[in-house]
Amino acid sequence: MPTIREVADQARVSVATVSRVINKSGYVSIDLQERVENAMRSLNYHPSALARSLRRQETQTIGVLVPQLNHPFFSTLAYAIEKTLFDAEYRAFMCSAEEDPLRECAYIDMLLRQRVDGVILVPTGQSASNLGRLIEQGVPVVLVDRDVPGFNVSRVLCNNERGAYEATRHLLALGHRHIGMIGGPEYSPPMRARVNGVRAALAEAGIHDTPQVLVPHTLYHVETGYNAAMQLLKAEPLPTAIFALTDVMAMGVLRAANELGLRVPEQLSVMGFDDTPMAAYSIPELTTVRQPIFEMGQLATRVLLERIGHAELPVAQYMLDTCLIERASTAPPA
Amino acid sequence: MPTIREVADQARVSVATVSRVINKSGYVSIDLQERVENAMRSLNYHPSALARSLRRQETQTIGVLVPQLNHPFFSTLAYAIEKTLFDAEYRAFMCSAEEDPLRECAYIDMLLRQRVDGVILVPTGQSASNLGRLIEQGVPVVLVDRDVPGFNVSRVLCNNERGAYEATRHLLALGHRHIGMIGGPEYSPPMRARVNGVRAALAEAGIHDTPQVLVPHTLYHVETGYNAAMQLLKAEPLPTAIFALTDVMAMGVLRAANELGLRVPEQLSVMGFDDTPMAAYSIPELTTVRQPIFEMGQLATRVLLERIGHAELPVAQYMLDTCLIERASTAPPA
DNA sequence: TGTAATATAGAAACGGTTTTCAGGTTGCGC
DNA sequence: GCGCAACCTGAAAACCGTTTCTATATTACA
Repeated sequence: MPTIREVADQARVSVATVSRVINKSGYVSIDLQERVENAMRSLNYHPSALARSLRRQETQTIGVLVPQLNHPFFSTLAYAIEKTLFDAEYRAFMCSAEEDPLRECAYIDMLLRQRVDGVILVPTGQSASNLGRLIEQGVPVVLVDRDVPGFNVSRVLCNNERGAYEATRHLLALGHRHIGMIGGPEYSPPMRARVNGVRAALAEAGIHDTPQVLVPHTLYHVETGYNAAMQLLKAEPLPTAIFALTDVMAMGVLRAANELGLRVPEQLSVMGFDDTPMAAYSIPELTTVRQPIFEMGQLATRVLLERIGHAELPVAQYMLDTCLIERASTAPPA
Repeated sequence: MPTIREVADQARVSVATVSRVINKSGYVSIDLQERVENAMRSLNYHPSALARSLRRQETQTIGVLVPQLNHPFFSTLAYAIEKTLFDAEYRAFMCSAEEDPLRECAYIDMLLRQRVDGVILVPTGQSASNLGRLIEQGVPVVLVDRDVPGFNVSRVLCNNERGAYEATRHLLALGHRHIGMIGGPEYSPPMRARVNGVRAALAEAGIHDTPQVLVPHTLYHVETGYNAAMQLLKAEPLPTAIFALTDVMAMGVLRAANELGLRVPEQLSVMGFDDTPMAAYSIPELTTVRQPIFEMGQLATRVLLERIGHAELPVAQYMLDTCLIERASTAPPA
């Protein structure tokens, strides 16, 4: 690959002039500019981002760490982040931690070696030490979706507790009293918040013994929701509604109901959480709690880019609202 | 961030010795090694990948260009690629071209500037010139899913024509004679191959006037399949089966049938293509043509990594087989 | 004529790593 | 105890694109 020196030789100018042309800095006459541009074209020259980054001490590169890349929620988040970064002329190292803290740790080491200008992190499990290492090194970080308490760091989160609370109130308002819940892993703060929201709403209604299944992880398996629903739909008394705390799991609930011959929503109401793209097209269409996934990714990216080069700015913390989306999978109990 | 020089000073050795410890190259005595390792730990040292890459003229970095990141097919592909790269200690610049050749072009320039060691490309539209620029620069490339003819380049493709042919034969064997087809954009070679496969099977059965809709792009919109199905299900005679050439579109067909009160598969058979994770959990479960998505990503990554540093090796070309997955969305016509 | 703005080149410095070379020290066989 | 090989270490140069500093030179205009 040609270097700036070869371009300079070909255009019969100094490297300083080529640099000025590339960066549109300083004074360059029209004809030298053209000669340089012609030389760059004819040599097929592409300035080395490596050398530039080394000299400038910034890479225009961001690390994006999500728990799982082929997941309807996180792939949409990653998509939003990548799109926003591209528009700002930043690049993304995309990392799929697979809900594995050790893997997350290896990724963070990698990102530090790559000298990324910042990190967008959806933490996995015990991430406090991983997050601590980033902050210690002075790398700007934004937490998205999942919080890690105790750090002075930017955050873009959703009000999961309130979303789950209101969704449960919706089921209660429809007349449901036997509401099954399928929750997620303990290590996920949004999951804990949702569980709390559900319990708070039920407790207000005087209901304290909810049938529930808490699955150990949220890796993309519709099966998880299916199995949990099968368990709930065997118990007595049969729940008249099931609140699955992710859409992916709700899909499994729909399947389970279908197999057991339970009509949704006539015999069983099903509620999801997230409003992933598929939720609007399930059969029946899923009533769910919408998280503004794309906006979360976009906002997190903007928050991060604002902080890069402005470490003196205070951290930005956002708690976005969810929104109940009533579709066809919920109805009053029979 | 600390430099190798600071580590050397702290450990009272030369930078060369620190480098030898980091890279486990050459001779280093036990006690110097320990001194260096302690210094690295206490300084929280992370070797600069920038400086290393600049010197070594290799970055251990791959560009991954897919048409759309938040798509069940491509996000699974990206996931498989990222996972395989991580295991080989490579990193991924993830790029979502959004089916836009201009954007793809901008990404390729970026990847050239970043001096990626190779590119995994799912081309978008008129990609011949973009692909040509990569090859001209001597960057190893693997094409995945979509072919661009006329280049001496590695490929990991699926036998789309045969897959579609066999799926259509399956519908014919069930007794269907009025089979609607929902195809994809002209620019996508797999789509053209699938359309050809369907037509070949129908022609063999003496059927030449298939009702069909060819949508202009495959950006992730279940809606596309929904609208196309609505169009097909208004025509006379009503098709007894619809073959949607992607699962995402097939989901839209299921929705449309549901809204029109058509029972699947009793009154309408629906067939998809891809076997994305959701296909096994739709209602009813979708009969589809399985592409080994994960294996494609894995294989493409391995093929690329083998070629990096071994430009003398011949290109590797794979044509993987599809597999018909019979589930519950197809049956003999009423 | 003087001053300011414009225009260009040469050379040095920067950043972290790796390699080369050159000079050391052991250890072992004979 | 000599020679040779293996082991160990450091100094210095090289890698590459950008920036910056200095040094000229030209043009424009007051």
